[in-house]
Amino acid sequence: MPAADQPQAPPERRPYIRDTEENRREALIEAMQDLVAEGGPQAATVRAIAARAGVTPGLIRHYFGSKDELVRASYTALMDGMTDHGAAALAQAGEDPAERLAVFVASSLRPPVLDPRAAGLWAGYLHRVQGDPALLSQHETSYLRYRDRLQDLIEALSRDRTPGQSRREAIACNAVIDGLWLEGSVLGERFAPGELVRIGLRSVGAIIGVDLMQYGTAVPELGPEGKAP
Amino acid sequence: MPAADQPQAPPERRPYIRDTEENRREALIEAMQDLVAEGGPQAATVRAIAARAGVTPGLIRHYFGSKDELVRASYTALMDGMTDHGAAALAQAGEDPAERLAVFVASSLRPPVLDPRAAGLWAGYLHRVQGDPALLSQHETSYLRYRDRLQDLIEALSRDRTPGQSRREAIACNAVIDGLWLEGSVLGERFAPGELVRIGLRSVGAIIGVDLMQYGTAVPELGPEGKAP
DNA sequence: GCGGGAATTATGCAACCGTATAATCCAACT
DNA sequence: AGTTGGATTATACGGTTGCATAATTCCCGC
Repeated sequence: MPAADQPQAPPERRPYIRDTEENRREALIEAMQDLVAEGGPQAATVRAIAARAGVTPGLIRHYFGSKDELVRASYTALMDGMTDHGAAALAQAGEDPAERLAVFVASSLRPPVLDPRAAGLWAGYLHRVQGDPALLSQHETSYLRYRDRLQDLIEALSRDRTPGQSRREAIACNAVIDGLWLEGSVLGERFAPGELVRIGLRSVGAIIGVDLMQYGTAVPELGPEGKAP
Repeated sequence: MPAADQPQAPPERRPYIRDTEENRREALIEAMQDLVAEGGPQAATVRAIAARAGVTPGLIRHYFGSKDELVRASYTALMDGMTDHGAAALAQAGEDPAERLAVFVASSLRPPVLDPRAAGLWAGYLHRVQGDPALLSQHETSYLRYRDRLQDLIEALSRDRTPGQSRREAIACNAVIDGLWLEGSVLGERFAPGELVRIGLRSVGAIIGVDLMQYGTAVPELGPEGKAP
C-alpha cells in the first residue's frame, strides 16, 4: 500500500451558525430530556446532547458552565412544564367547583402529562434530587404547589370539614394521582385508554366524599370508548 | 533524589479468600444496590461494586457474566424482597378480613419498605425496566402479584360488588399506596411518623367503602399520637 | 470598513468504564 | 504426595467521558 498521502479532503469544519441564547438553552435542555427519557441518565453524555441539539459540546460549558448545571436546569424545566399544564387545563374549565376538580384530576392522568417519556425522565433525575439540596428544595416546591392547588380545589367544595382534614385529603388525592400516573406511564398498554381517568375520578371522589364521575363526559374524548389518535 | 531504586516492596497482592457462591452473589448484589441507592446508577461501576463487596472486579464477570446480568439479578432481588415483606406481615395477622387488609396496607407504608434508599434504587432501575423486555415483564409480574393480593384481600370483605369493581378498586388502592410510598420516601421528613399509615388506611377505606381506621392500633407503634423523634 | 469581542467550533487530555485474558492460589481427589 | 481444576486476583486494552483550552467565525459599534 502506498503511504497515506492522497489529497484527503480537509475534515470540513462544521458551519458556524449563530443563534439566540434562549434558543440554545432550550435546544440543549430539550435534547438532554429526550436522551434521559430514551436511554436513561447514562445516555445523556455531553457529546450526545450537543449532537442532538445540533451544536458542539463546548456550548454546554459556555451556556451552563458544567453538565451538572444543565441537569438542574433540565429538571426545573420538567417540573415547571407539568405544573403549568395543570394550570392551563384549569383555566378553561367552568365555575362548578366539583367540575374544576374533575378537570384538574383528569388532566394529570392523560397525555401529555401521562407519558412514559416523562416518567422515565422523572425517575432518571430522582437520585440527583435526593442528593442535591438545591434540587430537593425544587422538588419540594413543585410538589407542594401541586398539592396546595389540589387542596384549594377541595376546599372550594364548601363541605363541612375539620382543619387538618383537607390537608389529609389533599395528600391522599395527590398520592392516588401520582400512583396512577406512575403505573400508567410504565405499564401504559395494560390499561384501557380512559380507564385511568375514570379510576382517578372515582377514587378522588371517594376520598373526599363527592361524586366526580358525572363530570366524566366533561373531560375531552371520553365518550363511549375513548380511543384517541 | 537518588534513582527510584529502593527495595520498593512488591505491590502486595490481595489475599486470596474463598467463599461460597451464594455469599459472593449476595455480597455483589447488595453492594450494587447500596451504590445505586446512594449515588445513582452512574456510581455503580464494576470497580466500585467489587470494592464494596470486598472482591476484585473479575468476580462480577465470573458469577454474572456481565454487569447487565448483575443489574437484572439486583432488580429481581429488590422486587422479591418487597413483595416477600408484605406476605410476611400478612402471615402474622388475624382472621378478620378488614384487619388483614389494614395490616397489609400499613406494612407498605412504614420502614423498611418505606425507605429513601428503596425509592432511589427503584427509580435508578426504572429506565432499564422500560428498555429491557426481560426486566419489564419482571416488573409486570411483581406489580400484578401485589395488586392481585390486594384484590384478594378486598374480595374477602364479602361485600356485594360487580365483577369489574374489585379490579378498579385494587388498581386505585395500589395507586394510593404507591403514591404515598413514593412521596414519603422522597420527602420523608415532611410527614409525621404515623401520618402516612393513617392517610393510607383512611383512603383505602374510603375507596372500598369500609372503615379501616379502627385497626390503626393493630399496627405497631401507632398509639395516641405517634410523634417519633 | 474595520477592529474588538462574544459566540461557536475544534482539539487535547487525564481519568474512568466494561471486559477480555493471563497469572495465581488452594482445596479436593487420586 | 502430586495433580487437576475451579475460584480469585492481576493486568491489559480499546473506547468513552467531562472538561479545559486553543482556534475560528462573524456581529456590532466606531
